[in-house]
Amino acid sequence: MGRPPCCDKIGVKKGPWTPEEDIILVSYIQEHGPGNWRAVPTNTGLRRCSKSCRLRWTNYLRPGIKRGNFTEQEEKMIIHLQALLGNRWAAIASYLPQRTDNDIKNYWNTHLKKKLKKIEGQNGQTTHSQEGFSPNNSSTSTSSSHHHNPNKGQWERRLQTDIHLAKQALCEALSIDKPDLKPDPKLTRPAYASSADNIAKLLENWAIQKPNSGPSSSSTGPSPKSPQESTTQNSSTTTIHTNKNKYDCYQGLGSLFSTLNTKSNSSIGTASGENSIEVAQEESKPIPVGPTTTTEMPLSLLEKWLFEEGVISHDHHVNLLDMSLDDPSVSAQLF
DNA sequence: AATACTGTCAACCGCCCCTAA
DNA sequence: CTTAGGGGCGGTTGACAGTAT
Repeated sequence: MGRPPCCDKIGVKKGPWTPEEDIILVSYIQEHGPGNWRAVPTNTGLRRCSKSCRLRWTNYLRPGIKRGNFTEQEEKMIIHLQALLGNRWAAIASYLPQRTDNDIKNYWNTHLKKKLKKIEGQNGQTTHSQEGFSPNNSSTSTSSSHHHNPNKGQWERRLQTDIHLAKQALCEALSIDKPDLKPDPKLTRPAYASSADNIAKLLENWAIQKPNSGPSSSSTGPSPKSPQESTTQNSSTTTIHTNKNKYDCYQGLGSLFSTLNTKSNSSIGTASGENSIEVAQEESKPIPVGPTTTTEMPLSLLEKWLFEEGVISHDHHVNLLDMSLDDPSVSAQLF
């Protein structure tokens, strides 16, 4: 028979996460590593569904996440990747380190769609961007969110297609914006980006200021407004550009991280602990983390693989970042 | 100043695939 | 082989913030 039931839906809390809940979740993952989400509510006492915990972690708390302020480069990549992959945000996110699928999806829906429409209107032409376009016309959503496995058959092929297509998109996007283009270390896709300290930033000082702002009881079931209300201290602004109050309340978890770091060997999110996350990842066995982490492999690896597959020649690898689709030889390789 | 409208985004929902039992 | 839960994904919603009237 199957497994025991997931999460009893009775008494499961919904709505915005409180700082307290976040801290509980983060500290639990700190110790046990991500994964086995079903156990998280039970072991932490969080009255949250396991899915909710996973989502909160992967989309918000996970170190290495960059939020807001999409660069032009990122925009272009998203546009191109969306045109090629369709609304498969997880696949797209796997090519944008530091960005979550949810973030990209939101950004697409709120900014890029309009932008493209505008551009289309101006040019009187259709761009390659087609909403909802999916080359494979498939409703599945698993492809690039999984490790590639030579024996996986169907979706392994699809993954290859994805990578091929994404590669094209990348080349195209990169070629558009050469001046900006350096061999950006970000594009080498670290397991977690340097924004591990982003969380620390978000949480910085929260612990200190918390006593002043009575919402500490919010874990007992605040009104939907409470997360914001609880955070209206005039603390320094973070790099996050929206919902500042919301984010302010997290200032200070950096110190929590530090504390936790001394407790366990793994170290998430110490303001300077850029690589520390990887340690945490290695130590925590249930690796499957989130959409953007499970498949994160350095582009160089991807490229290697592609080269082995003969998708792209080594000659072009050298100039990958410089090549343009205007170059007939490159186009020939790609299309 | 008050109200209406619009934009943003965190979180939820429901579906699908994989896999443990 | 069958069943059902876990996890991942894309779509959608609703609350809040900002802007316009």
